[in-house]
Amino acid sequence: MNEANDELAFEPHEEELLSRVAWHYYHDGLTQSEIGERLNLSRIKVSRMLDRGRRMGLIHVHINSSYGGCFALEARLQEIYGLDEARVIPAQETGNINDRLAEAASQYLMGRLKDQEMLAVGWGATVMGTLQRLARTLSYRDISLVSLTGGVSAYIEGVASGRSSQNVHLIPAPLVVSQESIAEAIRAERHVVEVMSMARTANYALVGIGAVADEATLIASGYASRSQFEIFRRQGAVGDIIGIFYDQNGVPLDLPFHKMLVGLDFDALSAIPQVIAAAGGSKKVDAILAAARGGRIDVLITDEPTAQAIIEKDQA
Amino acid sequence: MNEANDELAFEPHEEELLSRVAWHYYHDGLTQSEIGERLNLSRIKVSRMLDRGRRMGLIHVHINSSYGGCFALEARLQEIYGLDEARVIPAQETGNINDRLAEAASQYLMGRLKDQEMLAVGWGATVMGTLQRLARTLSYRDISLVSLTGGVSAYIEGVASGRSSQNVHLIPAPLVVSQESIAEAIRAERHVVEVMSMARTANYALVGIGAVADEATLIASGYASRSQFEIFRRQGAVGDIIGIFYDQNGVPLDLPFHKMLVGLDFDALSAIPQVIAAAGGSKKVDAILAAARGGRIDVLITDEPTAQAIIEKDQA
DNA sequence: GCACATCGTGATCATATGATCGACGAAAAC
DNA sequence: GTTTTCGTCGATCATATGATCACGATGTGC
Repeated sequence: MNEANDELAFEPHEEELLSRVAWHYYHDGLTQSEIGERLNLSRIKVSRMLDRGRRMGLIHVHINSSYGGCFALEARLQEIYGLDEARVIPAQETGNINDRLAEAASQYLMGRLKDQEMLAVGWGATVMGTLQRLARTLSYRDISLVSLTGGVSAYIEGVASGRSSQNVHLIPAPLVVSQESIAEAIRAERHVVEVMSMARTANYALVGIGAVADEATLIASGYASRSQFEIFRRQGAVGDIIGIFYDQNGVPLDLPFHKMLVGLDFDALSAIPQVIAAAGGSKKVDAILAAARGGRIDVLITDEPTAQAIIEKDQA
Repeated sequence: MNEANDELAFEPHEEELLSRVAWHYYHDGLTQSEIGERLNLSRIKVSRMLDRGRRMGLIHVHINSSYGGCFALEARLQEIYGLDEARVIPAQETGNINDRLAEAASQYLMGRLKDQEMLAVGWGATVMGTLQRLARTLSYRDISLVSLTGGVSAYIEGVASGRSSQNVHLIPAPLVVSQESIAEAIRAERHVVEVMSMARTANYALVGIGAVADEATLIASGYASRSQFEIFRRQGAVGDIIGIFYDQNGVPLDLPFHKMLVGLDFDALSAIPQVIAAAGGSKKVDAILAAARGGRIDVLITDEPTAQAIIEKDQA
């Protein structure tokens, strides 16, 4: 106070002045002009000092929240895999991870869906949870739903109840049938063809990512067996999206199983403007990593430990 | 004055949005309009969210402490009084000095508190302000709070609201009672004994330093009278920490008042690994000087003119 | 039912901020 | 010695920001 305000003929240490300025600016809420008057500096100089302080890392902004650490991961995921967007939710011991992912996915979609758009949906527990949370938004915004594969009717119908049915278009078939010929026949059905071509026009696709593990929903729901999974794994499968298994680079494998699926293929899926995947958990790390690598998805919604593991694994 | 009526808790996903906005603004350097476009918010709403985030302590600006503050004074204070650390904030005529000290104290503690540690807190306006700013960090890092004395419930409860109460341990009594026998009885209460012994295990103690002046918070809040203060002063008191008055060498006096306190004594306080005091203002120079001389504190957070005055006075 | 307070919202506008540019001076190169 | 180069400075101006206002939705009490 004594000499500090008087002529600063010789600079008191640069850093000291700088942090003094920063303190006044960020903690006291003074404007740059006020600081300038007080310390006999031109306003513009104060501005430059603050800029330098920020660039030099002297001024550090901390976000005091469990979300804070997630954003850095999001940025890296987006950058590494060229995603349109990544969402990472904070680690949390308690609570079902699928519920939390579904919550995040529905939030994301709510912010993104515009009136009268069309959402194509795939298969899986997280997708179901997301749709349940979205139900209101869907009818309110007059969003059409269309299925990417067979086998979704079971859970979509619950969501769609109370809505005018004309906005919900389901492929009236199971996800997988027992023979290639049957699958071909179903795919040739007029109604099936119609729904599938409608799905190609959707604005967004919402899909889950499955791990090649015994806990997979595909096994639990009887669409595949453990021994089949074992074979897939030997062939290099690390995960699946809408029933299609892919290798560690996200390239779809050539499996007989795929011929028995009723649903869109990867080319058709990729043609949808934005493919949104919600998945997490340690079992799914490889599956998500491969899908991201292969460019199978545009938006990834996952959780913090999984995101961390994906990035670490990728760099190894 | 700061009103404590700010909500401390966010709506579930409001915190995410707020954090995201803050991240884009401070880390990515996006403008508020850009953030608005990206997240489908009006520019003005983004502005308000940032404001709210700052007020509620979600966003914290940290000025790298190795340069921060007033170098020379900090170094001298540390050296003269053997402090672990001194923080001196720049002079500022306008603005409430307690708020600015509280800001500095909370910043110091944020950088220091580790997960699951325990913070013991004393009495006073600055302590209260610090706790308000720390509230988010405390719950986020799972910090336990414990009181060093009675009489803190009034303001701690505001801070602790929304947190699981098991992490906050208050001495359920006033700071001072009217008779020694009552104080003894209270100190013997099982619950009081428990809390006090817990306080002894804290990692840090955060205390204010009171001057022996008519403006003292002790007088304002009715715990002591002016005439009592006059008597204390005649006995050589220059200041108090957690209600205990000491002379110009920081040695506690033998006052009847002390026998009526409900709280830890100086020996117990000193046993806590780091005692952090935040205090400033011309009235408190003697009190702070004596506390520093007597080794009552390990960390001092004060303001520039006060630090200057302390050093000058000591050399006289 | 109505009036009323309260809150959240976006529009408007004054102010704060930072990008750009030319001027100046010091140090280095010629 | 001159010239060049570089960096710093402040003036100017476009833009970003936040204060204020007015409106509409919501809830409350009479």
